[in-house]
Amino acid sequence: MSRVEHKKLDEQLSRQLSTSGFRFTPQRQHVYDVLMEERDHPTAEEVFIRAKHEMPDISMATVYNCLDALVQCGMARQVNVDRGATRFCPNMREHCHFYCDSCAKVFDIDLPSEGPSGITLPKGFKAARFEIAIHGLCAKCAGQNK
Amino acid sequence: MSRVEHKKLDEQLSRQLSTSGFRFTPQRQHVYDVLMEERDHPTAEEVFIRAKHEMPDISMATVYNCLDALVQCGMARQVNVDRGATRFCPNMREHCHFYCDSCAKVFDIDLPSEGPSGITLPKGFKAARFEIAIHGLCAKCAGQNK
DNA sequence: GGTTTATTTAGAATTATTCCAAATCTTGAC
DNA sequence: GTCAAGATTTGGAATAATTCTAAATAAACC
Repeated sequence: MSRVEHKKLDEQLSRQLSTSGFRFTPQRQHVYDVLMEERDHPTAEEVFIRAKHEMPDISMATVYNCLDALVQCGMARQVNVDRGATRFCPNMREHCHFYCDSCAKVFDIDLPSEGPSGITLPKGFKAARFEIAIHGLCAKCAGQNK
Repeated sequence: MSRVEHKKLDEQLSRQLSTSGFRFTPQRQHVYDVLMEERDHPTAEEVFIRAKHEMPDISMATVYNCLDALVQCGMARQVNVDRGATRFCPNMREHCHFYCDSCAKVFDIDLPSEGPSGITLPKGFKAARFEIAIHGLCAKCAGQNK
């Protein structure tokens, strides 16, 4: 990522955080950077390990706090696909997740722009967002199990 | 549930279990009954508490084992909507879940028969099933927060 | 600069789930 | 029916994931 792009992201992060009543701190910035560096789906533990490289004194509690703040201010998504640890995803484009039941990897899958259609909620229910998770085998695992 | 209906369900359960290579045990039967009694979305812990009423010696490990067997043989679904404990759902009709962000209750929402359309998986990926979770406020909580 | 409030920190506590080894049950072969 | 093999159950220990706590630090505001 270029320096300019990087700065742009930081500004967006700062804006989003303060809009939701959070402060823009070095830790939150760093956790966000770490998430953006590899656009995969790390657990809080994995984020912690990666974050420590550049910021050795950061604590696990802070990582959870930062991730929560990022999720709440709309800069990251929280992904729950199985019984294991919650994963975090910095991809805010409209997309859903493919979970490989064999290797447990999570993949982003683009979604046609409109939400799921034809679903009728009970009266009074207010939907804020939706999550689609597809389970199955990724290309690699599907190939091996043949 | 009438005695006849009950027997029918047991037979179906027995069949499904053995098809997947599992044995039909009193514990599995009871855990299934407990799930069917209140068609809500209990955690393993809640299932354990309910199961103990009629079967006081059942252990937590067995409850996990039974729930896993039920999920694997297609008699229950595993529901992961948030960071909390996994929930279990005996409703095998085509449906998705509404998760109330305020009271944390889970509701079943009927789904139009066809799966999510217009999603293109990468080459080689094999989808087995999909889960849709809608987040928002249930009628009760939406009313209060007004 | 001082006050207020949010954030960070380390570690303890809690919650959720899995693992283990011994006892028990099921099943199928004889 | 009896026996061996394998699956299941059990209680408890172990692990993993997350939250809580209280003190120290940092940011925002006047």
